Formats: sequence, C-alpha cells, structure tokens
Amino acid sequence: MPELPEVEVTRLSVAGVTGARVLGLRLGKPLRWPLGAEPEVAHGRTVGEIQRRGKYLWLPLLNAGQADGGLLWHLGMSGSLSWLAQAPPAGPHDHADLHTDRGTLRLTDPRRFGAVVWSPALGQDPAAKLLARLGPEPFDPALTPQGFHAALRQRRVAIKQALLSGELVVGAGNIYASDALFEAGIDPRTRCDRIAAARAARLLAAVQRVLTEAIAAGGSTLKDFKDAHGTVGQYQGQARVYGREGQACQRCGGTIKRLVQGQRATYYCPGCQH
DNA sequence: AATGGCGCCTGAACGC
DNA sequence: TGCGTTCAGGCGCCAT
Repeated sequence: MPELPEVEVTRLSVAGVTGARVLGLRLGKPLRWPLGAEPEVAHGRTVGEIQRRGKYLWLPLLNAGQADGGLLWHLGMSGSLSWLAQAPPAGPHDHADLHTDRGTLRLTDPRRFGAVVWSPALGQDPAAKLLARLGPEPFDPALTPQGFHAALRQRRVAIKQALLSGELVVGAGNIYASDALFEAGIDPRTRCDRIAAARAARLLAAVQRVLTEAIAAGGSTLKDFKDAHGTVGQYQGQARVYGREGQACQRCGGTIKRLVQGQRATYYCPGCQH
C-alpha cells in the first residue's frame, strides 16, 4: 500500500471526521494486531484532529475534552479508509467501522496486513512501541543533508533496502524508493556508506520531491488504494521507473531494468544510475 | 549491532 | 474452464 503519500492523501481526505461524536466501533475479521481494548472504549468520545506519523494515522478520541486515548491506524499493503455519509452494510473486506454522528470511517483491507490499535496516547504503548523504530519525517526541518549523510555512513546495506527500512527517513516504500533513486542518479545496489555527502544531499532532496509529487497526484493506485472519498491516485501513470521494466527511460532513452533486493522488486535505469 | 529472510493473508494474473 | 504458481504497496520477528 500505502506508502507515505497515500497515507497523507488519506489523512487530508478524512479531515471531516474531526469533531464528530463516536456512536460505536465495529470490527470485522482479525487484522495484523488486535485492538487491545474493548471496542466500547470509543463510544461517546469526540474525534480530535487526525495526525500522520510515517505510514500511521493517529486519531485522537477525546473523552469529555480529555486527550486520554485514540486509535492508531495502519493501512498495511492493501488497506484504504472511506469516509461514508451513509455506510452500506460491511462487505467481506471491511474490517473496521468507526460510526459517528457525521458518518462512518471504514477500513477496507483485503489482505488484512493493516491494523487499528487503541492506545492511551501516541507517546505511550502500544502506539509508542509501534512507532519506536521510525526514522525522521521526510519534511522535518531537523532532517538535514548532513544528518542524512551521517546516518548513511553507518550502514553497509544497499541504499534501496535502507530507504525501505524507514530508519533513515520514513515514507518511501517500494514505489517511491525506486523513483527517488532514479531522481538522484544513484544505483539502488550502492552501499550506503559509499555515498558521498553531495550525493546524499541529492538523494534526500529526491525523496522529498518524489513524495511531494506523489501527494499532489493523489498517491499511487496500483490496485486497491483510494482516498476517503473513493478517488484513485494518479502517480502510477507518472512513475519514473517503478513498474516500467523494459520501457524506455524518459531521460536517456535506455531500457529500464528490474532486479530483486531483499525479495522486493527494484526498478532502475542502468544508464542514469551509478 | 547489523543484516537477511520469513511469514502474515488474499486476490489477480499468468502458464499449462 | 480449471488448476497450480507467482507476485503484490509493509513490517515485526527470528536466526545468524
């Protein structure tokens, strides 16, 4: 799924839920992690402002104005949220419904790698444990080219896999990691500690540029993804290399190649990336 | 400590 | 048409 752009597009499209009063929480088949509380805990609470951290969404649920709990959502690989004025009966892949007086927030996730987890706060367990290993946000001003380079120097894995891990910077999954490396002109197999400062700076800028473009395009819809109003993303049509094996590189005209790293497909242009 | 690999679950696309 | 195989956007956990 859903990489950072899709989660951000989802966040923006469900903003209307803020201020709604929760009528009930219904869960379907088990998701990746259990809710960790009785669904009734949400009842009668007021929805606060939805936030994003990495590929997670945090929905505060205020109890008489007190911020003492909320729901942490993850879309896994095939999940999407819908904001429904009139929710039809839950289908076989609808595994969470947050019913409110303004509509229903519904998680649809065929593969069930997603999750909805109750937590007393974003900074407390279980949410804190799930977020503990996340690297910096890509648009955090504290993430400098110098800091990014310093983090790269401590790793020997291939840069593509390091980007996927989210420990250097969160948000780039398989689509955007490939495209960002193309933008930066870096071979995806390059060891992190062989990337000099100038190239590291170029890579960080490329990650930011690709993610920004993807958010503007409404994300990528390879199959399941839709925003909360049912709109599909458009980035997949403008991908630089992702999913374009055998096609011509837009920059040099060479042929885009596919390889496998850590059991994941990587796409790159041998002519443009070194 | 860092790294590589596995598995969770379902559906679609493909080859025979 | 039917069946088996392969592949998918993530990520925590395990063994090395």
